Amino acid sequence: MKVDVSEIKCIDEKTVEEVKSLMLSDEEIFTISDNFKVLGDPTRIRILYALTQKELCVCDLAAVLQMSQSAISHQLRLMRSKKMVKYRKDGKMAYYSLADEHVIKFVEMGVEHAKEIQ
Amino acid sequence: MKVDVSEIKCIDEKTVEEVKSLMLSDEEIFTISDNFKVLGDPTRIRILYALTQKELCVCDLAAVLQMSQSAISHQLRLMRSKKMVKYRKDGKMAYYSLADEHVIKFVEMGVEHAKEIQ
DNA sequence: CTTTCATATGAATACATGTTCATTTATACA
DNA sequence: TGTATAAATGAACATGTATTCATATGAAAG
Repeated sequence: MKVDVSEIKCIDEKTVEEVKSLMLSDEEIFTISDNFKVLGDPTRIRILYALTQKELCVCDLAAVLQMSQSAISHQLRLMRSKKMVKYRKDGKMAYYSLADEHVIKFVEMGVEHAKEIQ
Repeated sequence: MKVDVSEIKCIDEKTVEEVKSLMLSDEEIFTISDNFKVLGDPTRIRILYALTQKELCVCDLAAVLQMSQSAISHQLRLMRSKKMVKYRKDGKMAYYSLADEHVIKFVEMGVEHAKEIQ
């Protein structure tokens, strides 16, 4: 990262210091972008949207999305680690659902916004 | 994509058909995930968050984030194309700001959620 | 115990993407 | 007109990541 601020002449020092002081910590920034990153993939959005309708097992999700069990399972693992989905085991099956209201809200907002901008 | 649904025995046909019929179109899915994808990068979140404070020119943003003018400019271009930021030209300078209330809302929600989960 | 089936997972691959570097465009001003 | 500065852009490179393939785990049924 080559940053030689001294070579830039147009900087409004006061503004920069003011905004800098209001910035979030790196940790907060990473948490925020990491959460959005999970929502930034079509397969994961399809999984999450399907789960807003109903609790589903891995093979049902695979059938709904017409994708391999493995691909779905990998994505579910990622979303489990990011606390976006939870699951319960019933024999051989694993039933997945959305982790909490936040996730529902994010998906709803995404759908709503997409419909508005066409 | 190898999908041989006929080999999977555990599928609940009724559930699958029901959820399938409720699914969004590919276009809607891509629009949604594409929007979230923009928010899924720490640099872009930092830019957007800075812009929630104040309209800023490219070099001020570079100074605030301690990054190169080029890196910032590339990201701004992407966010312009996704209609997340807008800008006005004033001489040599280009002043950027958030495109609309939706963007502010998304950023706010991201921050809020991140603070809640620590 | 063995087989079958649902799910999980590790490694490999193919593709996407963020930053840098070099350069161009456009405006201000001397 | 020529120089300096802010911003934009294209290409290249390095890194990240989604899916596939092969295989492992674990539960149910025979």
